[in-house]
Amino acid sequence: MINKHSPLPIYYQLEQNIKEMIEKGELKPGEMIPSEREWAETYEISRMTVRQAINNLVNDGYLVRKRGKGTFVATKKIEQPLKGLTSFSEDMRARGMEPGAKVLDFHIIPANPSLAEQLDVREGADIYEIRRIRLADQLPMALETAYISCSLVPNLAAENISSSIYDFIENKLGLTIRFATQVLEASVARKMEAEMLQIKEGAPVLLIQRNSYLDNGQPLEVVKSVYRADRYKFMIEMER
Amino acid sequence: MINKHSPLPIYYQLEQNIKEMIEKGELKPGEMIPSEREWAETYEISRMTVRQAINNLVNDGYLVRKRGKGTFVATKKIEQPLKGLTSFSEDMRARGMEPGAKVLDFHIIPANPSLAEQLDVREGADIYEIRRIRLADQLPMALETAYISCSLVPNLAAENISSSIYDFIENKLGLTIRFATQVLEASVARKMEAEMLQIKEGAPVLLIQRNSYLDNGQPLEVVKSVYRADRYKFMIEMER
DNA sequence: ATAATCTAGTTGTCTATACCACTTAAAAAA
DNA sequence: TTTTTTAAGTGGTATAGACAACTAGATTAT
Repeated sequence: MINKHSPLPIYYQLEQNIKEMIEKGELKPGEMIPSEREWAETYEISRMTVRQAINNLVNDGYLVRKRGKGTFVATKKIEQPLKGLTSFSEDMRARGMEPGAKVLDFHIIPANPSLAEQLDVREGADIYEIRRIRLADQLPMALETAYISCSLVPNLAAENISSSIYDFIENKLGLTIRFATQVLEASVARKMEAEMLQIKEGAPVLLIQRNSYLDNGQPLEVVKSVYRADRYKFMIEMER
Repeated sequence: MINKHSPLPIYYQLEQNIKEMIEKGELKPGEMIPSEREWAETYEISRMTVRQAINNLVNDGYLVRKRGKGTFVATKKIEQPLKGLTSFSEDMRARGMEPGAKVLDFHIIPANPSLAEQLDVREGADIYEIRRIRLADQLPMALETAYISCSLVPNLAAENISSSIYDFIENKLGLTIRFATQVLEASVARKMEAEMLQIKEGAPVLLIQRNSYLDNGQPLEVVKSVYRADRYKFMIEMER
C-alpha cells in the first residue's frame, strides 16, 4: 500500500489510500477509521506523517475528528459550502455532478428599462438573451435566462454558450469576473417551469437572481434562474 | 504578541496575528511574509508550529506558498460579503424594519446524534431548544428553532432570548462569533408552519439552516428557520 | 560577455518524542 | 449494586532535528 521508495510523499499515498477506501465503500459514513497510532504502527511511519494525511482529508470534508473518540468518515458527502462566486458548472462539479446545458433560445433583444439599468447600457440597446436548461448528471436542475450586453461581448455565438459562459468570458475573452450580488427567494413552479424541470406544477423552487460584475466594476450579466428545490440547496459560508 | 502562557494554542495566536496584519493592510496582497524560520526564531517557537499556523491561512486562502521562494499574501481579495453574517435582528433593522420575537418554547432536551455532532457535544448531552416566531414590524416573518449547548452557555434564561441571541452571546457573555455556514432551500409551508406564519398551507417558504461558530472554532448554535417567501428574500454579495 | 556551477535561502517531507485534554471502559471503593 | 476512581485509548499541541527539492543570486569557468 505505502511504498517508501516511491517519489510520491508518504502522507499523500496514505491520503489517497484512505480516500479510496471511503469512495469504494470499504469505510462507511459515520464509521470510525483506525487511530493515528494504528496507521503509524501498521505502515511503520511517523504519527505526524499520518496526521498530515488525515488533516488533508478532514479539510476536504472526507473525515471528521473527535478528540478523545477517534476519526470518523464524514456523514455528509463533500458538500462544502461555496466560499466564493462560482459558475453553475463549477458548482455542480463541486457537488460531484457532471454539468451540462441545453440551449432553448439564443437571440438579441432590445434592453428594457430594468435590464438597461442593471447592465448599464442605453435603453433599447442590443443585449443577448440566452435561455437554457441547466443539467446535472444529464437531468434538469435549473431553468436559466441570462442577459449580456452585445457591446461588451460582441459576436457571441451559439457554440460559446453550450457550456459555461463564465469559462468563455474568463478563458477566451480574458475578462475578470470580480463579484456578484445574488437574491434568493422561494417560490413554486408554474406550469411552463414545471414541464421544463420535470417536476409537478406547484412544487417548490428556488429563484436566484444574480448580477455579476467585472473587475473594473462594469456589469457583466444578469441571470435569472429557477432551481428545483428537490435537487438543489444553496450553501454558503459567511464571516461575522 | 505570542503569549506562551495563554490557553490559546500558539499556532492559533500566530495565525490570528498574521491574519490581522493582512486585514489591517500591514501585509499587502502579493507581498512576501517572513519565512517560517524567521517567525520561529522571532517568537522562539518550533518551525512546525509556525507551519501549522501558515497551513491554516493557506487553506483559508489568505496566503500562498511558493517552494524555494517564500510565502505570499494571496492576491485574490478575501471574500468579504458586504453584509456579512448578521443576526435576524440586524437583518431586519438593515431592511428598515423593527425586529421582534415571540417565544413559543424554551426547554432543555438531550442532544440527538445529529445535533450532538453539529454542536460537538456528547450524544444525550443537555442542549437548549428555543422555538420562536420572529417578527418584523409586529408581523410574523419566520419560525425559528435554535439549539445551543448548555455547557457552552450555562444558565441561559427566558429573558435572554426574548430578543437577539447573538446580542446576548456577544455583549453579555463576551464570546466572539466568527462565521456560519448556511444552507438555503425552497419548500412549501406545512399546516403548523402556515398557521404560525399566517400564510396558506402550501405557500412557498425559504428554509435556512445555519450553523454558527465561535472564533475558537467551537460550534455555537444550530438554527433552523422557516421564512415566509412573500416577505423575505435572501440577499448576498459574493466575490469571485 | 556568457554559461555553468556553487551557495544561501526558501518551502516540503519526515522522524522521534513528550505532554495535554478529552472519552470511555474497567477496576476499585462505598 | 451503584458510584467513584483509575487506566487505557483517542486526538491535540509542541519540540528539535534532519534531509530533499526548489529558487535566485553570486561566483567561477569558458
